[in-house]
Amino acid sequence: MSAMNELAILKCLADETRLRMLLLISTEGELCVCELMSALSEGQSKISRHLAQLKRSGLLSDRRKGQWVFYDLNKSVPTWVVQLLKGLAANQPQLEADRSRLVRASC
Amino acid sequence: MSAMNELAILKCLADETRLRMLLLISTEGELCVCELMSALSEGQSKISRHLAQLKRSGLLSDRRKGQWVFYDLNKSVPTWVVQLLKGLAANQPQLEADRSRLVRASC
DNA sequence: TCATTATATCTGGATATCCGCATATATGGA
DNA sequence: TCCATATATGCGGATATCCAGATATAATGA
Repeated sequence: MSAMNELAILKCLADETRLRMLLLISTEGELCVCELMSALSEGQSKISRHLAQLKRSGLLSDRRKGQWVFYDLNKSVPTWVVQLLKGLAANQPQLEADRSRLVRASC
Repeated sequence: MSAMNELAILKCLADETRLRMLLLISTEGELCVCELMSALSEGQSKISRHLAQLKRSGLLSDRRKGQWVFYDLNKSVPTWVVQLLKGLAANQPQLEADRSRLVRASC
């Protein structure tokens, strides 16, 4: 993972849906698909497709728990990505709105 | 500029040509179009078009000096962008190759 | 003024990306 | 086993992005 292409990571970050999910997960910890759907007010296929891409790129890891699948930041994400997400999380009104919509599922 | 959309900046960074130019300029200082052409081994219209986009996005500033136009990092680029470029510049073999091809023009 | 060099931009065309809808798969409980 | 819920993915279609080649603009010097 640490050998992964920086450009591919940047391409992952350069999409609104994926960036919002990454910021949410990096500040809230692992989240499942339906929680992300509520926070972003987006449909299931859109959320799921972008999560799959983030997992393929190595940025997220997934873990099944019953019917639900939780996604979390991969532990081996390069330092510059973690720093970047931290820098972006500050003063991000969009992130606050997403967090306020986040409904912790019964899972 | 500091109010500029983070997503738009990330989209600018998520292109190989633009990222290579930004890394070169941030480590070498201002460069003109023909110097960037030599360093990246790319055609003039490609280099010029991406520079225009980087200028429009506020990441680069330009300055004409005779026949040449020099591009430099905008002074008001957000801190997280500067930090990101610094983080990316480390251990980037592509950047070393670009620097070695860079021919300082007679300008 | 004319030719040369440097840079910017227009114009299609090719490719990549994103999306919604439909469908497939997986799990848990009745 | 059958059904409901959660998630993943195949399939077009729409849109965005990228590119090379041609042309336009700007500055310099003869």
